[in-house]
Amino acid sequence: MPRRSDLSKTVCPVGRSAELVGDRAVLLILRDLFFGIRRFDALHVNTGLGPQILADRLKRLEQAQVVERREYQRRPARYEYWLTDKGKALFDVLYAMRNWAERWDYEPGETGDDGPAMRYTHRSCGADVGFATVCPECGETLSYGALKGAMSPALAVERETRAGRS
Amino acid sequence: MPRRSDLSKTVCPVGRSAELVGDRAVLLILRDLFFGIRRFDALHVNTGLGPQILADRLKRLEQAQVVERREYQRRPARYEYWLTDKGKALFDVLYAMRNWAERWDYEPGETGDDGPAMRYTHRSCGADVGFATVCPECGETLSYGALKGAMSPALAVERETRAGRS
DNA sequence: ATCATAACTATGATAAACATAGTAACAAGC
DNA sequence: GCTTGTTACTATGTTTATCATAGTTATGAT
Repeated sequence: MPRRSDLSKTVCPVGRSAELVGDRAVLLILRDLFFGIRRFDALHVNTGLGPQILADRLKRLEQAQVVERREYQRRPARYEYWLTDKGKALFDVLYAMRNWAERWDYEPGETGDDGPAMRYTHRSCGADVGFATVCPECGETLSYGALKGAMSPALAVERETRAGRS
Repeated sequence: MPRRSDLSKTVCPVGRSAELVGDRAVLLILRDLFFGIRRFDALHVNTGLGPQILADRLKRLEQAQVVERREYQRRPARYEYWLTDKGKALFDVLYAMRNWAERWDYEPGETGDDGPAMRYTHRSCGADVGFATVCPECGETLSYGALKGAMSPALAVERETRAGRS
């Protein structure tokens, strides 16, 4: 009984990343890792995923060397999930997704028109980068570490609400 | 019996796009649409998806206004699937996925080191853009229409093989 | 001894995916 | 007018995945 074709070793680079990133749960986990969340329960609450898929996907991400499981406490042993450099490089994918949704996927006035749900500024020069991939002020190429994100009020409320009714 | 939470109306832009793009089949279809493939059977062969998921995902993409179903022939009625502007804008996401995989997801020497599986050149100035999002020669912002892709020999063979044993 | 915390694992029901086969609407050749 | 071919799907049954809920393990605090 042949299982579904595995694309993780295909020549096509889109096929390869699709095998990892073509999964709703993985994307939600990555999003929250980029927000700085690192612990199982916090990921559970913020992603809204059940503990089983969450555990499964974290294993998958660890195996792909996108996250690293770090013991932050012994007795009892407790772990955090940290993005590796390979993981941090996936920011560009999430950033492209964010750009696309902000520009194409909201009805006019849907969120009260208080601007984009996430705003990013360039840490080193302070410029609001909009949807750019290169800083409009200083011309530097933008990556995860170079950017500082800020949530709109509506987004902050949505995330608070989820965390609240934990 | 509550179904899985629907993120298509969440405030978070990554959640929204994850609802569409967080799906392996959708990504494979988009990839092939960006290659210029437009017909059901050709998509079936090139994506390797079964006719049922393919039909389902094309409906989903049409509903999201990412693709447009166009009748290209009456008697019998036959249809093609074309990317809309909203669909073409998703190129940035696939391009980021390609960049990530090319840089991080191949073992050294895995594909015979004949360079990246896809090479892109800027149509208007001819420059090889590498993994850039802004043309390294002329500084223009790169989007789907501005780029011309070329497959490596290995990738061309892989795609030929799939199409061959249709 | 009981309660609380963090990180999971187990279980049973529902839903999705996959391979394979079949249908519909024609056109073209014999 | 009967068969073959083409394109675009739909139907069926089995395997696999997901979801909600509950339970487990290890430990420190009360």
